[in-house]
Amino acid sequence: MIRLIRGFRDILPEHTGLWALVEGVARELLENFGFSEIRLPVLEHTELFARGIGADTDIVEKEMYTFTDRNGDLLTLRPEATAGVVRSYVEHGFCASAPVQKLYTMGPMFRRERPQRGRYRQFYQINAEVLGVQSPLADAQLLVLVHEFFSRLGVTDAAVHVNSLGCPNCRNPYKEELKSYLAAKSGRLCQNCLRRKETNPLRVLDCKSEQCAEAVAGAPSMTDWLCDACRDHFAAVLSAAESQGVALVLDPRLVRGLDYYTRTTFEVRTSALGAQNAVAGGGRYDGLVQLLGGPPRPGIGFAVGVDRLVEILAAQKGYPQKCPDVYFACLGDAAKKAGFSLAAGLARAGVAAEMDFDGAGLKGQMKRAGKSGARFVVILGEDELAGQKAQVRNLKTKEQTEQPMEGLVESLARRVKEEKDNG
RNA sequence: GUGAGUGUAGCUCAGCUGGUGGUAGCACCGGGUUGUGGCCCCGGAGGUCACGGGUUCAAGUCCCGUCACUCACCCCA
Repeated sequence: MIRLIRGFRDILPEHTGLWALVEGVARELLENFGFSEIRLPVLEHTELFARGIGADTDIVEKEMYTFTDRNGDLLTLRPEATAGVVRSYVEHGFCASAPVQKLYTMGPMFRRERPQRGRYRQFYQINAEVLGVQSPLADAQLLVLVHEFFSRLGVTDAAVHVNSLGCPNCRNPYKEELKSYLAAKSGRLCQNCLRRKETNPLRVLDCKSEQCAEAVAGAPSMTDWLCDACRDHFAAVLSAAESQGVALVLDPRLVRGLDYYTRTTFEVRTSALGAQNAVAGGGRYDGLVQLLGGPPRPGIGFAVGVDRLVEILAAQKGYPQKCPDVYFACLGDAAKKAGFSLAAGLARAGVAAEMDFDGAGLKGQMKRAGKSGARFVVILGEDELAGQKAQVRNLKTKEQTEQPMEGLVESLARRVKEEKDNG
């Protein structure tokens, strides 16, 4: 038997309904907030990610699916979407012709990490990016959008954590301050943090080890080191988002792994997922467009981890069940043909209709009809064909009536609609 | 990449200190009802006990290796 590649998975029909629901809510909301869809390739030149994400991040160092194409090009399956969106923005000249772009995209990303709960090697993200806007209202709009998205889906324990990482002007002095603080505490840091305090001191702030958390409790906070411009920006983001009822958790320990983040950074967390508690994350990346060969243009965006979100929703509410409105149980070849044509007519009329193709007995077909969750069964056999009347049975109420086959599509469509209106 | 735990029917799992694979539950198929579902009753089908080696008279059970899954670390959505 040929099996799945490790870390990859099939999303089976019983689950795709929830995926479609999540994507549908996202799409509608994003469109209403003025975003336009952009569809991008899954494969890009490796250099895009090496430059965009940062050559010495873990993603680029050891987690990318990278291979050499037949002509020698070094290609990579995208580990995240932002770099590709920005590449497209620059490549198509939007920087000059239409610098303000609000874009969204959804699809698979790839990272070669060790799989565990909520983490797969092919995973799905919904991404939204605002390019060319400096205003804190852009940051706030994304927070409002994210908040609305989760509440519309009914995720109960999602909390939006937010922080500002400042700009290079204020972050670099802060980093130095933090480094010297950490140096003084180095005796109490865990192995990882001893290494990290040099390479990526901000990361020490959100180390999960208890001793590090204690050691870092009195550490200087980035928000105290923000320059005037960054401080004003952050304050404006918070007040605009809060004016729309978005509950924010100010979290000076919130740090993001990717090099390109500046200023506003945020993450949606939930307790429902074990160690993988982030279900969405994002932030401002004012240097990225330029880093990828464009003129200086600000940007901000976020990504929702769809795999994780679906898992949370499934745990809270289960997967929605899909059932046909009408199920045809037909006995004999002539009745099969009649049922085939009626089922097709109903499907064309917008009614979910299913028929039993096989020649099982009536009992078997009724059983399958019941199992399918259909509201109505239409029974067609020799007697019905002879009289040109079908038996229509409501599986919930057990009412069964005879209906003329003439006009059956219309009458069934009407009854289905009534049933649905009555709940 | 590191650590720990699991691997028996399509799914969930029994299987004791080694001694013939479970009338186990769910799901599936058929029958009880020549043409009426869910409940009930009866029957059926389904397995290289993850794979490979070793110990033994004898291995699902013990040992080693491989692979996969799970959880966690690392990192991240």
